[in-house]
Amino acid sequence: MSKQLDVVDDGDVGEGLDPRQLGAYFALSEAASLLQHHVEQHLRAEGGLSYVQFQLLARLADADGPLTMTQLADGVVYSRSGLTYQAGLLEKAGLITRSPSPDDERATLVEITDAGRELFFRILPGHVQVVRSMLFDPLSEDDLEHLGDIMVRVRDHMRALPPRSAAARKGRAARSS
Amino acid sequence: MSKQLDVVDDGDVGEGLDPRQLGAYFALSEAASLLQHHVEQHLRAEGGLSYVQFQLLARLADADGPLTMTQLADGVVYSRSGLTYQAGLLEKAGLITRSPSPDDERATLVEITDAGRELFFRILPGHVQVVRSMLFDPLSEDDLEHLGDIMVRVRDHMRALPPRSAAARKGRAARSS
DNA sequence: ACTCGTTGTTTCGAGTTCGAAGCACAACCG
DNA sequence: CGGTTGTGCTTCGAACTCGAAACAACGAGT
Repeated sequence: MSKQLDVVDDGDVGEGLDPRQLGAYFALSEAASLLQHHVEQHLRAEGGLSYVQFQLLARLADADGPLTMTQLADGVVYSRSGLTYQAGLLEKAGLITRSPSPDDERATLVEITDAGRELFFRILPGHVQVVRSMLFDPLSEDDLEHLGDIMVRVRDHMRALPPRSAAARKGRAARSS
Repeated sequence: MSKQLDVVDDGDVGEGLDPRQLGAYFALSEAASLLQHHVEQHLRAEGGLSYVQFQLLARLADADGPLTMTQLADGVVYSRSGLTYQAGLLEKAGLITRSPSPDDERATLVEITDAGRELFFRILPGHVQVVRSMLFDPLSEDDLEHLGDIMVRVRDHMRALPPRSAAARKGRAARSS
């Protein structure tokens, strides 16, 4: 899988990825994809939840109180409308509640129900087991240390870099005050 | 993001993920997700391709001759029907051709066209640039070494573990009708 | 208080994914 | 040979995602 992809031989750009970078990139992509796919299968079979729904429940279970839609969406989904859809499903299933915020009439506060919490903690062990057996099984203590360190740095770098997709709502260029 | 998720206190299983594992898991997930999302945005803007389509072209450009649908799908998409759909789009765009195999009447051979190759190599540098700036920028030589080594091991482990989704077609409930 | 730009959320349409069912050919076995 | 099983691909329907546009409420400036 790397005959000509590793070298950009135009002599002009010279910006190709060297074979080690290529290998790391492909391996990372595929591993993440495999992991996600298997986790998804498991969650669906175990609790009838999609990965996204599970993540949302996790956030809500971990939070002290209710969260707004925007807070909840952050990092899980890349569009607000996607969250609206999923929240609708979760609400219909009785796992969360949505209610208008008293402070801000626009905001919707989302809170996990007892049923939601119960479901979440029921399937959590299995989820953890899947992650452990797929991801951490072949790793040593040292590997784990390195991986965590590296991925945290990469993630923070990525978070910082770009205006997330929700950048500008208008095509307006802001002017300095 | 880790108040009770890191400990499963049932006392029975005792199989929770410790905080470092949790951190590595979350960071990996989010980083992969961010990377994929940005790559996708770039590819769409640059060449009107989805990530999947780009991967398919990459495989075909890297291969010597034509590939069957099954060979092509492997590792890119988790369902055959998904590939049929994308191959249809790519064919309609004139980037690939599909033709029946002479050896096996059932098989469809997929081959990249000159236009497809040209498009691929036109957007490749930009793609590489995105990956470089998002993923490899914050990494040292040492990090790269570790990451590549770790991810390759993890990926191979994951590949080996389970019967991929295309497992058993059987469903021995062969019934009349 | 009024206006105008901003922000939080939802609605809508288009595109993409998967799994199950179906079709046609291949391969194996008596 | 003829039948049964297996394989490669496609069709179909359901579910999910995103982005653009719509809406309503907030808030700053006047």
